[in-house]
Amino acid sequence: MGNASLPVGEKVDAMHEALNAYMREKGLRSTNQRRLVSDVFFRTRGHLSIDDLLALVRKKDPTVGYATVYRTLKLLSESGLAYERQFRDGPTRYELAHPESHHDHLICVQCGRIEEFEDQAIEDLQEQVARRHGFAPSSHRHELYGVCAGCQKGRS
Amino acid sequence: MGNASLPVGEKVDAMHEALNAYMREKGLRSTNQRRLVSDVFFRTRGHLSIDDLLALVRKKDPTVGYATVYRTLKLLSESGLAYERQFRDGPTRYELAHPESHHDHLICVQCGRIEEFEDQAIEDLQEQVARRHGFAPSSHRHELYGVCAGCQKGRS
DNA sequence: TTCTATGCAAACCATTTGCATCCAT
DNA sequence: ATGGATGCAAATGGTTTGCATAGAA
Repeated sequence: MGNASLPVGEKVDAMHEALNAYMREKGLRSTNQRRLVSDVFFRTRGHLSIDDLLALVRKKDPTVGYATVYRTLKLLSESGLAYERQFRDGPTRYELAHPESHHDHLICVQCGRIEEFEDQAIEDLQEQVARRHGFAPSSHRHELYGVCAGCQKGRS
Repeated sequence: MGNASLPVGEKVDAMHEALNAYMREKGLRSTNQRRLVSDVFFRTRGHLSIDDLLALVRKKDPTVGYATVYRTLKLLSESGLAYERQFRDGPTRYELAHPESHHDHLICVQCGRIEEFEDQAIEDLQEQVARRHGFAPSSHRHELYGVCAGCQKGRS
């Protein structure tokens, strides 16, 4: 599975590396804020809103502004290190890119928990649907909403 | 195929009927605006934004306000006669409910064309994915983005 | 008459941008 | 010293709501 077993620290280093390469290529600058915001993002798993990430970042530097987090996440998306996700409600969320494996999401309508799933059979069928309609497919959005196991057991 | 072959006029009448029943039940009032907005909606196929529908309505009565269309579409959704759709960009769109058959969407990223698809195999697989994750599924969103046949041929 | 519906304008809220200043190069 | 980056505040854009008035029951 590629570098799936690299120690976390090395993964984070590799991501900083990739970001630096992208910024160099584009003539962008490496600033304290960009390093901090991206570092916190790289080390946090999950699907974070801008406010989520801003709160984490401000624990280390309370002077960072909302717009900087916003712009840094845009930068991470453009460079391929983050995915932007728009679920049914709430703000845009960002997750670390896993370029090796495409996945979609299950969202709990009660507690907001987000799980990921991968299903090649569905991917293949999608492809067929697109072809049947004469579409050249470029991307898709597939979200399943329901009540997660935990919420069904009563713990909300 | 149920009443799929009913003349259009009868379908529209049936929808007005259903709306009236819903309003009566909820103690809501039948107004000129509601009748006009819902009538135009019932007679127009496609995926309409509030502005789309407002423009059509104002051809018949230029005094109708945006908020009335907004609130009438909410009412139609609540009563089950319309579905609310949030595609990737742009405003919320509304389509006539077809309660007999669930469908999802293909959206052209170039011209915005929206087509519908139905695929029971995908529905079944989704169900299995949810079960595998311990979710009690309630709904989903499945959108395929790509370039439609027309745009591929060069007519944009 | 009573109380909901309408239309307008304003509030909302997440997102995006303009701009003076800061700072990496 | 240059020109991109930051933080603030303001603009944006779709959605939603408060309120005075109109109108259905």
